Amino acid sequence: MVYQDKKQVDEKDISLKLFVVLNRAMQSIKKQIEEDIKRYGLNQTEFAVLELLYHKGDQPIQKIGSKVLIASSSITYVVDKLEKKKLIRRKPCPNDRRITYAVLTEDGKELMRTIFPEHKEAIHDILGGVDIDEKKMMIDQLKKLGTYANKDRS
Amino acid sequence: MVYQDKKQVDEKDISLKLFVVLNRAMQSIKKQIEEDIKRYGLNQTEFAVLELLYHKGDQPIQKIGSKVLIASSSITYVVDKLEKKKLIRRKPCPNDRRITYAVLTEDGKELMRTIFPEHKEAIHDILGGVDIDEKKMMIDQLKKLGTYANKDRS
DNA sequence: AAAATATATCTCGAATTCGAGATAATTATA
DNA sequence: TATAATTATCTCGAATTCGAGATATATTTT
Repeated sequence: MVYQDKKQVDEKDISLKLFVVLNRAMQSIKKQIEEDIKRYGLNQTEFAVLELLYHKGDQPIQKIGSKVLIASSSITYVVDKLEKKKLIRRKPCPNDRRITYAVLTEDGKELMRTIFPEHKEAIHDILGGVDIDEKKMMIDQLKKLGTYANKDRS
Repeated sequence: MVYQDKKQVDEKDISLKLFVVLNRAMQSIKKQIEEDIKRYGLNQTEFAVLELLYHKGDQPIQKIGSKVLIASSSITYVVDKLEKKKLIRRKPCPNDRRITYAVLTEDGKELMRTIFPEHKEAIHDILGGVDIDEKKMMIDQLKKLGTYANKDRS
């Protein structure tokens, strides 16, 4: 192929542009949200773990990894930190001795009851750049993007 | 306020959902792109720096930081790595002795000439989950989101 | 039942990023 | 001009994340 169809080239430029803009937007948003969470003495990963336990109840440590999307070695690290802060504790599974559950302590629950609504409010504020219909549209499109990206394209 | 307007609550849920979906999609996409770049023995930050120099020419090290969105200490680290790989070199600025330019070496240029088109193709493939019109729409919306997120909301 | 395979968690070292602060050079102010 | 403030880069130590591999337990296969 000596030359590429003009339209093809344009489309690739659009894709590249989308990636760049996605990156930028994400970084801005994450930075703001990180800022909010820092007020509670937590980082995003720690918060995500607490949020998971708060909404879904006790979880095997390994499940946490797949939901929060981090490597198993990283979970050990985060769970250690949260345990030191007395926000969660480890509880062995009686049926399967390989498994350890992460469980919110009373302190952890209390903290989440307080900060989760505030956090939700903060996210809503930070994402105020588009209206609700646009958000719904973006959710659909982002789901498609994410699902497709995970597919094997080789 | 004893209760919150139902609509308000829903809207906050949508915002939260958008954030979650955005995170997920981004992580999937980044992972795939990282994978592609790894084939060239680079990571995303290194690639971003090379790309910047390739498209915008020599840059003061500090400018690189603001474009690629990393801290000054991190740039020093990345520039060191790329210099060791002989893909860029440091060049002092004659007018302002505080400034050091990062400059693509011939090897660096050659590499980018080869891999940039491939990389662009890969991104296009990875982002195949939505069509071009949806991409254009997302670009606009993401720009709005990003700009707004950067605003001071305190 | 023994052997092989799979699963859950953890340890370790490496890579990457950050923030605080040091240093040197430049620009603005008194 | 001397002083103060700003700017560009770098150093250092800490935080976070990862992947490879270790260990213990459970499940599947022979």
